[in-house]
Amino acid sequence: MPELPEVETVRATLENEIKNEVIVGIDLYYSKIIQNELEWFIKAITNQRIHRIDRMGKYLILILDDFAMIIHLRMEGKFYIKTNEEIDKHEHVIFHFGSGRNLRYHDVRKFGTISLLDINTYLDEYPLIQLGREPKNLEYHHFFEMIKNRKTTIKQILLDQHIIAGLGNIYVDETLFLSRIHPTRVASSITLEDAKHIIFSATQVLDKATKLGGTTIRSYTSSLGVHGRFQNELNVHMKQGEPCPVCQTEIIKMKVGGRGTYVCPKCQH
DNA sequence: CCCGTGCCCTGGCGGC
DNA sequence: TGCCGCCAGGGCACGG
Repeated sequence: MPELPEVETVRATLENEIKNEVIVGIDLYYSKIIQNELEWFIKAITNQRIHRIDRMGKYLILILDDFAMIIHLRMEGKFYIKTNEEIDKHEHVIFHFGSGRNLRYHDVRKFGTISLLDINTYLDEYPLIQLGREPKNLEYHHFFEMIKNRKTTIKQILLDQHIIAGLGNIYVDETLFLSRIHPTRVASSITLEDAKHIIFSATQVLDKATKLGGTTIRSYTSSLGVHGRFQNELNVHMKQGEPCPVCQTEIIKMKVGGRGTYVCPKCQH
């Protein structure tokens, strides 16, 4: 599942590959991906130039002449750049460029979303308006204030993009391992010092994973042919039955808030 | 406001 | 071998 490091890797590659391309046409094979009214979307996007690719949390943002295209890859969304190759059954949206190349949105689960918003107001509209800050920009006192009365688990808090943006299932597990905090801890039991450790660890994990091009595992292979290397750095995620790298205790897998969760039962409290 | 549940989807896997 | 049923999971709608 693409989280902040994987989305950032896609952003950087797209910036390199499709900046200044002009969208001259679009083919829709599964139109539920598009959140706007379809006729309007097709008309609006035609002849728009791609000026820049931004990212906020797990959202990709294509900056066009008059619009911002907001893309969420959800579980398995990925992009490919092709020319005349056959259409794959999982390619749902194809943007044709003036150069003859095309950008293809590929998504086995069909969970991803694409929406087109006015370039002048997109930051003040759904979905970006309600997005929390990324760990590196989130002051830990502020984080502490947001969660100190919450009755849900710390894992669910860290997955909540309204509170903190960019973490998904993999990096939450890794963040909590580094913080030595158990994922089932009730948020209201997190101390100011714990909050400081969590924000620090989350920042470290995301920075390191981004430098390595993200994590490439079975459930999220790669986009644009880019393979990440952070899977070699994972401490607990997908490591059930293996020894904890700190204390050698066996890593266990459990369910927290319906999510598969990996934890060292000795290190994390 | 807060929290839990179900939904969207389909490839892959366990069970028989 | 083949089929069935279930699971994964980000984010939202909905109900209590």
